[in-house]
Amino acid sequence: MEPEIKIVNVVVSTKIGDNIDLEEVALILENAEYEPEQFPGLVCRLSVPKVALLIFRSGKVNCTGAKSKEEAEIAIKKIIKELKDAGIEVIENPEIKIQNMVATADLGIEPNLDDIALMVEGTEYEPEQFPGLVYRLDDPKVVVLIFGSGKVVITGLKSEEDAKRALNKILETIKEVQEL
Amino acid sequence: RLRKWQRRIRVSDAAERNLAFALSELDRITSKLGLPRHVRENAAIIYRNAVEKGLIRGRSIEGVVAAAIYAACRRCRVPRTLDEIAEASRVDRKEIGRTYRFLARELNIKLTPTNPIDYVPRFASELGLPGEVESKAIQILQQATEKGLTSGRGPTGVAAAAIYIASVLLGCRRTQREVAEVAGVTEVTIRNRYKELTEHLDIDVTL
DNA sequence: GCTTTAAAAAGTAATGT
DNA sequence: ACATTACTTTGGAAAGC
Repeated sequence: MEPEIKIVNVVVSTKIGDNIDLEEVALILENAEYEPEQFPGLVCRLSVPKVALLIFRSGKVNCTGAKSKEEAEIAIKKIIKELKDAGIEVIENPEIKIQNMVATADLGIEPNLDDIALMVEGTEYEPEQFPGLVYRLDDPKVVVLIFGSGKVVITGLKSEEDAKRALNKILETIKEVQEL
Repeated sequence: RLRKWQRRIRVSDAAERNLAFALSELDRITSKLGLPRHVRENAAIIYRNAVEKGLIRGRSIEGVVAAAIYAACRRCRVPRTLDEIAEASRVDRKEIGRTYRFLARELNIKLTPTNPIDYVPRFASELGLPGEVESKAIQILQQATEKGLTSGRGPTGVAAAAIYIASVLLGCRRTQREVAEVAGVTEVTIRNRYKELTEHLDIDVTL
């Protein structure tokens, strides 16, 4: 059995309009925060699905916190409808692009982080600063955080398939390290 | 011609001024931390290498100096924590850590994670503990390392717990508060590591 | 580089009972 | 001595400083 991979966060971007008046949007959407002095984007939190949306004057939108691309799509459709109902010009079916995904998994073994750091290129292990070992893979181009418990976090993902490939690579290199 | 000549003088002037500033900062911080001469010289070499490779661009001189000192301390096995160096310099720990990683990568400085044992002599002497306690603490840490009890934990916390245990075992007890103070960790951390070490290494600490 | 958003891992920290 | 909350690390986009 392969380790179970759980997607815990999906970051997506899209464009829902042009020259959006964020002051106006802030009044339309209830859980909206807009403080241009602090950040140029408007922050909107939804409870279902539980995500946070960043809306910019350019009409570009980021959605974070979703567990899948579909969930992010539902969230974006929701705010599009609300803005449309309020009379704001919006793009109805915008193209949605996955920018990043975060996944967790359990290797099922307790790796020796010191040995991995010593023998594997592209690793950083500074327990004084963080308990996990940072491993940057070239293909797929992702970053894996490996912990002494065997739990791992994979980020920088563009697809679930990459998570599987990354996990298999990690398991392979750890086995090699254990043998040497 | 003359312009080019003048520009060269200006550039070398600036470079000299920067180097002089960097070295004076290096002196100031290393003496503030009470670091031995060989560590200071090692840090100076690291800094010069960084300058030669043009690694200072986009970074503050002080940040690179602080990171060079941090790296030199570890390489010479007389580690200082990022917090200690951040306090002695006027650079925050985040930037020192980031710059250190950058220097390590670009200058091919390969350092293994700080060994908790390297902190023992300094912490023990600051606590006025005898050599026997130091040896006992080191022995505990060696066993702990073999059993993987140091992996992922902060080196200072594990070292502090080992010293605390050793001091109790050899009858020159220091309180958790005293040990926590010199190690720069909280008593909660010492307690957590203490539990782990005594349980997994079958150490009887009866008070 | 920074600012803001979300989420996980494990360790450490600050506060509170 | 506990618990709770919060911060460390990683990735990416957005617009502006």
